[in-house]
Amino acid sequence: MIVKTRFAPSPTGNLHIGGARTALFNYLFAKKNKGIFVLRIEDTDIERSKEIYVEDILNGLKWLGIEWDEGPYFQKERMEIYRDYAYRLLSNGYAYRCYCTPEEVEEKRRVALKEGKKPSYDRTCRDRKDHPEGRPYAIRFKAPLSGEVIFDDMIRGRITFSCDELDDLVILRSDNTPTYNFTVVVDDASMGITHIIRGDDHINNTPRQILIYRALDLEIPQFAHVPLIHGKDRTRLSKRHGATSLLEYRDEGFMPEALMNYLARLGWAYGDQEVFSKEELIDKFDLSHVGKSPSIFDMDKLLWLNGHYIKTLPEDVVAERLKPFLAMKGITIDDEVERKVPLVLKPLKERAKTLKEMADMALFFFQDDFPYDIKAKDKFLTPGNLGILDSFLKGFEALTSLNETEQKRLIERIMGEFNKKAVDVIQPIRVALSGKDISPGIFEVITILGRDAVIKRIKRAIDEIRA
RNA sequence: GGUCCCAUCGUCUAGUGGCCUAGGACGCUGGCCUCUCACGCCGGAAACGCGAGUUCGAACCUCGCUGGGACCA
Repeated sequence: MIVKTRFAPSPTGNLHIGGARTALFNYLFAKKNKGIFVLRIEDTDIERSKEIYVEDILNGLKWLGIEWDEGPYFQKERMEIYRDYAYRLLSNGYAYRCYCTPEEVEEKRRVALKEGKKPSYDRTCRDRKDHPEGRPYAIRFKAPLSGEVIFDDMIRGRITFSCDELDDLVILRSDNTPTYNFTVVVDDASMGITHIIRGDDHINNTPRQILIYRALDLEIPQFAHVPLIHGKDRTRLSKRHGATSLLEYRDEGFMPEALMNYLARLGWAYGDQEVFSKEELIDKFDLSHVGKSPSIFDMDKLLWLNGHYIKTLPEDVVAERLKPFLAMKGITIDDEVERKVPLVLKPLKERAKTLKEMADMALFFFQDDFPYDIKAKDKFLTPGNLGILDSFLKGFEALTSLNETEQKRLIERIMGEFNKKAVDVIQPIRVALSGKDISPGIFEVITILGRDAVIKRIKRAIDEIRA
């Protein structure tokens, strides 16, 4: 049997972290088992479904590195299939026409609730024999009146539901539109899905769906309910917890490798291992090591992983991804910038946790007229340091070579001249060259900037002090 | 409120009756390295929700309680 999994989001919102992880687990499980991963868009809710969300979901998955083998299928295009199946159930006696109006149903619900009973549909039309002409009707599923539905969840183990908790749910509304629990079953069955890996918010739907599988005489797939991802307040992740779309992480300078790695390890573990490539995940992923309790999204750990990937991914890959962020900061990507980016990357990849942050740190390499950090300027670009800068400028202009040994010799000479420690000499120079009191090593900075820029910036700093 | 699910450091987790005086990672923290900041390295604090039971022995099995979550209303 060939394994087939699916990710079936509703385009009523962006692809968020939780959805992305569900998609990832389905993808990994399929790939691990040499199976097929299907993408299906559940857009039957025409009111709330939006094309921009479809785009967001597709682009989010692509960016993360999840490719689907089939689809995307759209439920909107499959309406006829659902109606066929609904009438099939009607004709074989597993469903019935319900003529109760929504108002009547609502009223019954209210009464039941008031009497302290369960607010489920009272099955008025279940055994109705007449078929009033011209009156609209919904089609309801005829749920068993007694017994239990039992299934073995691949993550939770055996789960049991008593049938008297299940009412006769509508499968086709009076306006001829199918309902969620019905379309899912029809789609999963007709697409040959063998393993349904989804959020555990669907556990309660599972017994109803199993009953429909049975009524339709379809093979019941394996279920695996993954715990949800919670925010810091331990409730279901939603808009108020920050990023609503996976693509926002891309725009904040996260690497897809980091996000995939993080998402996989959130709720799943493989011994003590923390870092996984996509290939490794496919090789090692398994449902039996997925935890049962909800996990909380931890930005700090994501940042750490992102920093790790910035450090370890091939430099040309990181450089390529950094450029858009530089452009966003107003840097024109010309030949000079192209040449410098790989040089700049070396010292910065040890320091930056995101590409956005790296672009910020890289900015001064590309512009001579950067603004000074106020605190750094007040502290180091002082009249007292004028001598140091002046001496450095003179010495630097006289250098015949820019190699590090020469630079060191110069700094040491100035240290002797003013009887200062290295830090006291270097900090003013650092601020003069970068505008900040924090930067990569001063010799790296000087080497990357080159002779002209260094001279220009030292002169500018001297002018700044004198002004 | 009903149903279902869950429960190890702040967080992600390892752990499936003796290997656990509970391991790793992020974060926090002390130190080393050092021209600043990082990186890296060495160290530290930090958890089995509670109560019964089963057992020679329980983080691991059973029950209850408590707490949390999801769904439905």
